[in-house]
Amino acid sequence: MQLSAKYNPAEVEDKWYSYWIKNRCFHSEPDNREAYTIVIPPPNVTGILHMGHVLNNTLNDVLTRKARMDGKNACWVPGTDHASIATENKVVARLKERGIRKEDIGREEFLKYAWEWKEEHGGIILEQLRKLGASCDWDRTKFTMEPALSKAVIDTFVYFYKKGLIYRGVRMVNWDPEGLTAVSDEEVIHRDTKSHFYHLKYYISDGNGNPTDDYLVIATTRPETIMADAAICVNPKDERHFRLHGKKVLIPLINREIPVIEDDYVEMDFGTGCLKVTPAHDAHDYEIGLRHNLPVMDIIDDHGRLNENAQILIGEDRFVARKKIVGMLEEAGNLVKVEEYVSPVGYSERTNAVIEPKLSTQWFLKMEELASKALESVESGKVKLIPDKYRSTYRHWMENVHDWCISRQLWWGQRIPAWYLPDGSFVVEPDEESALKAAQAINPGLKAEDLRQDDDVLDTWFSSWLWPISVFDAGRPGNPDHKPNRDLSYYYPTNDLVTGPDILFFWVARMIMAGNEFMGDVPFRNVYLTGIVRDKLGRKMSKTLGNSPDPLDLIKKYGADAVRIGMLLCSSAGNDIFYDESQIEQGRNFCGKIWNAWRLVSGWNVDPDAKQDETGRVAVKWFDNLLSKTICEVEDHYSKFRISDALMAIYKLFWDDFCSWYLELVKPGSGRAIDPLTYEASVDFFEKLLKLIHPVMPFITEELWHAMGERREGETIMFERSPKAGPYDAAFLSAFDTVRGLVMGLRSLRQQNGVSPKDRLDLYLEGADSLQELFPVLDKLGNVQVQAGAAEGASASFISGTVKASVPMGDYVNVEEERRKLEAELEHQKSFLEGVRRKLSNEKFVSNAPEAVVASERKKESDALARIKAIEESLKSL
RNA sequence: GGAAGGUUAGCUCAGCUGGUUUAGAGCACCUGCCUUACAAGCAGGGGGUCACUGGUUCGAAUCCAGUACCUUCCACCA
Repeated sequence: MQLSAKYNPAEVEDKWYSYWIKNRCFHSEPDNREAYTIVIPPPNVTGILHMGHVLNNTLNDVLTRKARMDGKNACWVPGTDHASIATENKVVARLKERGIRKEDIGREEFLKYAWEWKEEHGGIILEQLRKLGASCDWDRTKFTMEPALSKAVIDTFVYFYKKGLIYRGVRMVNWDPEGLTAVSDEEVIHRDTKSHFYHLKYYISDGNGNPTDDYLVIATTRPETIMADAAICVNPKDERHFRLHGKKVLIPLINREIPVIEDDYVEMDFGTGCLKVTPAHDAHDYEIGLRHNLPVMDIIDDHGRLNENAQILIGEDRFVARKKIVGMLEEAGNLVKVEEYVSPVGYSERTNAVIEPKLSTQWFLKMEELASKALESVESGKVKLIPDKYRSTYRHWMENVHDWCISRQLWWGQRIPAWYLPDGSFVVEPDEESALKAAQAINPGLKAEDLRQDDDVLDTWFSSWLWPISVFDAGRPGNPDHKPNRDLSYYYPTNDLVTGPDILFFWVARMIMAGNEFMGDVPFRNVYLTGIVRDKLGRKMSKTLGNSPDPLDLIKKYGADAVRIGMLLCSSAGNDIFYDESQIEQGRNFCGKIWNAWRLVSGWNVDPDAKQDETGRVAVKWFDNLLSKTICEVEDHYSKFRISDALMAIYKLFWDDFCSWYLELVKPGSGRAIDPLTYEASVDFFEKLLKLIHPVMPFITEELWHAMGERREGETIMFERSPKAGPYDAAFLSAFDTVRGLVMGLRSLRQQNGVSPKDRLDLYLEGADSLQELFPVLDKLGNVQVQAGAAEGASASFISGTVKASVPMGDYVNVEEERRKLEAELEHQKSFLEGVRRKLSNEKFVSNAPEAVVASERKKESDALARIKAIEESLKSL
């Protein structure tokens, strides 16, 4: 088959992806082979592919394809995450464009829009993954909010509630008074904001609600909240305030009496050392309030206006109230001073309104027990983190875990299965029907319309933590008695998980918890944590910065294989990736190299009667050994998840060894034919190389594998076995390296002395008896006639390994420089030898160290000796 | 503020048990080549006192301590 002069990825990629789909090459069913399973970190259903996805999914695909070629039953389960916050935001924004507010249309109508959006946009990112070459089992595509998976989430909630791990509690939420909604911590942007620090006098009460002459001073940025104060707090060790202990003070303007309390939380050297405690409007104050049993008074309504609890300035906006109350305080003589002050203030990402901390009732899951088991899973090595530096981070988090707030004030998501009775009590049941029954058990007269379901939905992570279980058998989570179906028992636990370290806690840790709880086993064995993809300037790729290239454009421009290589080249585990388009260019160039190499080999004429010459025989022997050795290295890299090292080893084998040395050695001169033995060996090497490359570059390898020979419909390189390493002759390989060093030394000498590579030279070798077999290599690639003994007259000489070579070079040689170099090396060798000998004469070392280590030291000793001898002889002959 | 990690060539990174790596790779750079597979290429070359300071050792990029800077995660100071 004739190849086009240039590789055209676009054509090839579409062709083979359709071919793989048509032949259901990615599909997996349980059978009697060993399973290799990966579940995709489900991308947001509304998301579009960015460079982070490319990195992540390329790694997943490499691992999957490698396992498949190792003969395992590989199954990579794809799917998407409903991503409640992100998706709801998008739908809200879209409705806003049409002038619709979600509150106006109500929950049901809104959800219709949301599902519409999902149907329209939900498949995009999966479609994009296909362009990358992802070998996912698309028949198994799942969505975290599809009915079965949603039911699993609800069952899980009921399960934990009945187990006593889910409870209702009060928590500060970030309230957006403009959007009239609570927003998550991630949606709050902290910005340093100029404000004022108001120092206010609080007079000490005489005990009957009347002020005395004594007062204390507090510093606050929010004077409009003083009416909600529940106490003044000082540090118990603060001598300045000992006189206040047990006293009561009066809130300015409204003269309400509040106690002075003591708590370590107050820093003595910040502000005045007196803190006003306002439990309803500050998260820390709320905590202090709990510790000291303080009443909670809420004086700000949902729109950010003061309510009647405030007694004054009722109905005023919080910022207007702030201005007004400062005037009032000044007039009343309570304002001591005002300082300029810069402090971080939270703003809503959506509306840019200043966030108002607001108390609300939320649902929580107790984490202590789940976390300690999940910690044990990693500590014991049942789950390996790669790189393992994350173990300590993981431990720290698991040991300091707080209860998980699982309710979200949103509509897009699984609605909390709690139903409130008219009296305010509630029941938790998987559905409305059983909720009614449960409610009637409390109050037999109740009807369905008396019940009101909780308005909140569950945190998205509360569904994604079930992912490795629910994609196979959604009936299991929440129902430990449910017998796992065939898929779940075959594919669980999965093997590897590839994801970013930023969600180690949010997602990975929680999956381990769910796995332990519902399966009695961890969900995966290895967690490969990638780095974060950054641009050249080290900034995170983000949409707002606009510094993220569109991966699809890159695929169009360079081809999917090139993009995959580009990402892998610079991605050692756990290190951030500095994205640079030149790496993708490198990938594209590699495609070109592979393509052209096959163009060369496929263009050879074979002469059936030709005999293999010595050069061909030696070349084949060498590459066969090298291939085995490199396969061993590559396998070792894969086993340690050093994917970029594995790739680099393959890259160099193909480019530097196969193309630059092997093919150059065996290629017939122009107009000549090649012998059958060498030809067959070359084609065989090429096929093995393609198989080695396939996991990282699926498209071009499939194309060339088909170009190499007749294939039946449905045959694919991805079902071929990875090439296996045979035994290899290390001594022969090292001899070849010596010869290679000689050839390179020759080339260098020629270049420096202006001698053309075409001029044939005599090469004098000393100590080269063992290299005789490889002389044809020197002949062909060095263009020299090999002679024994020393060169006469002026010669340039050099050492490669223990072999000394010299070439007649006329007047060009700089003997002095040569001597200096050799003397320096001699000195180094001698001192090294001394050290090695000292070590070997140490009895403790010889008897305690492993045998292999001692052997390698002995080899070092003999090598150094030989080298010293060679150098000394060179020096003599100079 | 708490925790973890990092600092090696212009850039991105290897360097696993301290020594044959008197510091390696890829890219970029310089020089010479359109040599019929490949200029997206070939051949050759230059470039680093391994952040800094001390310590352990015959020997340190590698182990220990301190300093500086950077990154991430957590908590964010009334």
